Amino acid sequence: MGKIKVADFDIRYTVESAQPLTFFGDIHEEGKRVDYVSEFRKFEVRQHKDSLEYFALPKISEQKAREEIVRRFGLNDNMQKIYEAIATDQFLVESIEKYPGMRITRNDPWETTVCFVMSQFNNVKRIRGIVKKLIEVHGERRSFEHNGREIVVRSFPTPETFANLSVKEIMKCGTGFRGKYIKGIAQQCVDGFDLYKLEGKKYEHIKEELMTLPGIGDKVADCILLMGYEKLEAFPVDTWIKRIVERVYFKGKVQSIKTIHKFAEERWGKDGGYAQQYLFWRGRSLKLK
DNA sequence: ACCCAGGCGGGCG
DNA sequence: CGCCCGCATGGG
Repeated sequence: MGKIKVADFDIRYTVESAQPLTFFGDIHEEGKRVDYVSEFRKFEVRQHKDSLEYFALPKISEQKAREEIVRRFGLNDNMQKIYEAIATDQFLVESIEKYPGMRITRNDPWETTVCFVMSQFNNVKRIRGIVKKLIEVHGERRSFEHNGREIVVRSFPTPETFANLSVKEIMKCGTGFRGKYIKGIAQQCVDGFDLYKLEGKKYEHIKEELMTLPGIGDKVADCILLMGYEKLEAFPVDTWIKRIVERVYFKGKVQSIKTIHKFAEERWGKDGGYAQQYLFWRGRSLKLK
């Protein structure tokens, strides 16, 4: 067990904000605790006001566990600076006031890819159900003992697993038409497309590569860049963001996706990802349509 | 019973 | 290009 002091962090807003941890983590205690599996290890993270308590099973060194938590939850992000940069107007000031401490999480590129391919033309609740079922049915099961109790973990299914399944088999987990995309992407990963080789490359390059994969367009690519490749400048433009930006910054006039990307880049630059996240949740809570 | 959900691919003009 | 349509599925 370890403990970390935190400021400008809210685990609930973070894990409930439709990031990969929302889709495959187990959220407990009204959002104050999240359990998730990474590399066959179960991590349990709980927030008490200004500190974070965490466990890793099977155990790893205190330092390793701490590094995982700090990285995963974006605890090194300087929120005061980021807030200063993205609070360009009243709407964003209110967004930040409403969801203080919401962070961008850092996730595995492959897992992030599957999660956001599942997100297209879908809703959060169902995405969650689908991803959890994929893990439950196709993840590798491992168990170990802790204090005389058996702990079971399941890995996120690998590209190899999906490549060896038929689309029909994948669709049994409720993926719908997205099943063929997962199969296609998995097949390409097995055939040499290396998602991990893209880590550390430039935003534009990664985006171009991701968009060659089936089922990954402009919006999904940006989500993967933001949460799977730590590209905090990524600004995913979905129907909500499009509406919100048009409404708040273009007097309600319809704009192209391209114009919206350009606007976001000029206004928020390298902090676009955080701006997007706050715009999105504020817009949704206001049901801005 | 509808209607919609953090899009994408394909076909058309 | 830009526009429009269909798409699997389950919850409201």
